Amino acid sequence: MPELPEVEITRRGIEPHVAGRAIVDVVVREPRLRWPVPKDLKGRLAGRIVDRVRRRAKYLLFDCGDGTLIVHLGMSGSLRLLAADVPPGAHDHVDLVFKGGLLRLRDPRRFGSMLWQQSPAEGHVLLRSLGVEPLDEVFSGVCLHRATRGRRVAIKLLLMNQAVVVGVGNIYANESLFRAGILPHARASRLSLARCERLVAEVKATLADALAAGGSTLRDFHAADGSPGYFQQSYFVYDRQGQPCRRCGAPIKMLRLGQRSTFYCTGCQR
DNA sequence: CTGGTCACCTGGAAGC
DNA sequence: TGCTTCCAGGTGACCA
Repeated sequence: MPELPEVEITRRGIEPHVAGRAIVDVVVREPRLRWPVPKDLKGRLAGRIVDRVRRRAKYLLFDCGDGTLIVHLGMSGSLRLLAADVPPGAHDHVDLVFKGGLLRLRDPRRFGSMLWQQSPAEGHVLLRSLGVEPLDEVFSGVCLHRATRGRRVAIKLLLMNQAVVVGVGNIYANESLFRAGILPHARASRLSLARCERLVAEVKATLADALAAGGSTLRDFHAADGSPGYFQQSYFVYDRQGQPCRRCGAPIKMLRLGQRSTFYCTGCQR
């Protein structure tokens, strides 16, 4: 599933094609996503203009007048811009139809969601307790250091905790920790301020690099126009267990943290 | 409050 | 070939 870079690449691909345009129809073929697609979604959206498309954490927010369509892509979701006559495939659950084209949600695993929230969108319960945006300047070494005090969890799990900092998922947590030289299972509470500063810098740099590469394309992710991302070609550790570290040559190790595969180099990370 | 585990769902790859 | 098992980018719910 998409982490912040993939969601942001999706947003950038979609926004110029839908902002300022009217939704003329909504087709829901399968409402059983993570939460049911609201029965009245078509009634809410049809005839409305999409003012803009924003991103908050891994959520896409389609502001439409006095309400917002909230979309989360889960593990396997994607949004694509298509011609109006393209027939839907097996997991194409929802279409937003515009004049001359449509925006189609595909999500094989159905962990994604499509919800409606009256303004302000941030009032939605799913958005209320989100942490800071990683690319925002308020996400600093001091900020992370404060969040780690008294926390005995592995630093990787804290990085992936959306109540602390948003948008960082399994791939980018692994990559950022490698680049910062920090072991993923290090206890958060034991990180010095200097190491928090370094980690924050590497989280920002990793996400920026992934954005510049168009995100990561593993199984399901493609940009809104169908083009793939290339960041997976530059992974230092993710999914590379047993292969030589690109920096020191030692074999990449794997362990499980919070039921997620975790990759690291014992030569480069302490 | 914190931290740990489970569940949701489908498809692809690996193992026998 | 076919069946079984494991794994996958997320995250809310539930437990001690």
